[in-house]
Amino acid sequence: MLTLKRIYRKHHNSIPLKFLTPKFLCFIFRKRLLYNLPRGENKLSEQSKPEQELSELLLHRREKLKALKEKNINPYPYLFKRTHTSKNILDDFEKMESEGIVVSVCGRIISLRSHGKSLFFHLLDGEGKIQVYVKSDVVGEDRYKLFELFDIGDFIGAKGKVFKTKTGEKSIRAEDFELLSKSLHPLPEKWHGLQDKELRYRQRYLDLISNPEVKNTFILRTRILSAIRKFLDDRGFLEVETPILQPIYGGAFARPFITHHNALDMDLYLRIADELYLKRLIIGGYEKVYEVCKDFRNEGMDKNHNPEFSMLELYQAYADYNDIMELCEKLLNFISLEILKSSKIKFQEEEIDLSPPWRRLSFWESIEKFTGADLYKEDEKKIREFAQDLGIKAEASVRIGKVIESIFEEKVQPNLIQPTFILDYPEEMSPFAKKHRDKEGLTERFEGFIAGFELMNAFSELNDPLDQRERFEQQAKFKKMGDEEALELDEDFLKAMEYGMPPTGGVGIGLDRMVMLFTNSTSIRDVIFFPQMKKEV
RNA sequence: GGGGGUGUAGCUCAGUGGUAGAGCAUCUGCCUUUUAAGCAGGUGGCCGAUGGUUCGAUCCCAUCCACCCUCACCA
Repeated sequence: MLTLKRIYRKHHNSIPLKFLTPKFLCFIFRKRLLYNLPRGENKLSEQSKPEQELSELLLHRREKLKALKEKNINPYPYLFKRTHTSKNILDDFEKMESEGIVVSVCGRIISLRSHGKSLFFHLLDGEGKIQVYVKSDVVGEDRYKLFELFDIGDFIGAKGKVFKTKTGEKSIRAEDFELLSKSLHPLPEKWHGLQDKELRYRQRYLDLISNPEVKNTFILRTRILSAIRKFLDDRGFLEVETPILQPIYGGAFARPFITHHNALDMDLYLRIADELYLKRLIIGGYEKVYEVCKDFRNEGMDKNHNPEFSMLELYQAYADYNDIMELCEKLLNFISLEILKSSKIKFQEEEIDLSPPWRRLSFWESIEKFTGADLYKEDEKKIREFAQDLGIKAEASVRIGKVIESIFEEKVQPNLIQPTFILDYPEEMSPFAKKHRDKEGLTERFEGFIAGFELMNAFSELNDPLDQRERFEQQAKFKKMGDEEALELDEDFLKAMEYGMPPTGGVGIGLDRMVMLFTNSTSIRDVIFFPQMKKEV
């Protein structure tokens, strides 16, 4: 005997009369025939669904909403006078209890346990949660019955004195309460929280409601930003804003997002870095500037890359990369002390000590340290051979700069767990860095590594306009050879530099990665509220 | 782009080539200090989509979609 569903599936275009039982008709009617939908398109968006299409769960809530309105209760009132937050009460409980203070709290109901003539619920507010106890004979039987129309997820305000329950939980004995907003969807289960990563990213608000540690991660993110601003502002840095829409993109190697300005009828790029604009400000006479910025790079995504991400870029006139190094190690240590009250942080299995000074290794030294080979001053052929011995692609078609970079990434970078500055990179890898004052073929550039990933990139900024022009021209060659990420020549920027730029040190710090480090997160998606996702089908 | 994994009730997850399972949530009933409340009884599923194999597919196969992991690419 086939089931009705299967018969339906088999004969959906010609249904034998004998199968048109009431239940079956109802099923068909609800699911498809009503809307004359083809197969596979029975999912109307929820908003366009008439009431009878809603699942039973959602229907119940709408009925309750209707019932509330019929009782002349506004399910969406305008305000609530709160006197205390959950945290206030938990912190000052003893005093409040002995003085018999009446408190008003508000928040979202996240659990509800009813026992006939009394009930308990937990209220989640911005700072935590607090339990409320409601007794029929205290609030009145009619008022008490309103709870039949309330659900987990609703916002509610409650007023009463604090007390401790038998099991010792600090609670509020409600004298009165008020619905503040009716929720029409059930919340995720309270015990396991919301686990489905896709739902957590797409509906981050649910993630924040059901997973408190996620909420905390983002609070830390904000506090990290505050600490950065405090640190830099106290040192006389000026926070500035520069264009996100740029006619020429530059300052880093990456493919850009392209957009179009209608009135000017011109294509614009979303910035891949702020560098060139901040340098214009240094040229303009500001001596210490920084920007906390969103940059956009049209490239692959993985747990370390989101197409839009946050950077801190700062520039200081009359400073070189040594000064910037000191500034950076102090900054990270300061942040750690501010938000974690310690210079030591736990990241995965590692304990990382951020106290300055950090280890400093020159680029070639680091390669020697971890491969045993001193390649500085070696010729290109020898380096390619060495790379190939390590199993790294190093044919003639691969630029030597990339080969060297690969050796570093493969053999050195994973070992840089404790904070380390790698300095003095080969010139070809660094078109915005000044040539090294002593070492031939190298630049005054450093990158900061922690826990095996790159956190910052800094230079004694190139301020020789003729040298800068040559570097741009070299990049143009790479571009011709097919390097899509090579730099575009920026005539306007060169002109600015020709007016004269003071000696300057600058750095870019990846903020998302920094937040990952401080919050022990392994994916960038866990530190960005709304990470980029594919469109839902 | 390659490889691997996942997709089943609102949520968290089992499971099977032959009528679809649990816990929580929800609904009904009982219960005035519970706390992952309990007890009893219900409701709720095109088993991600499309096609194939089969008497019969949620399960096997193919393709597609989304997500996760990994490699490659990528400052």
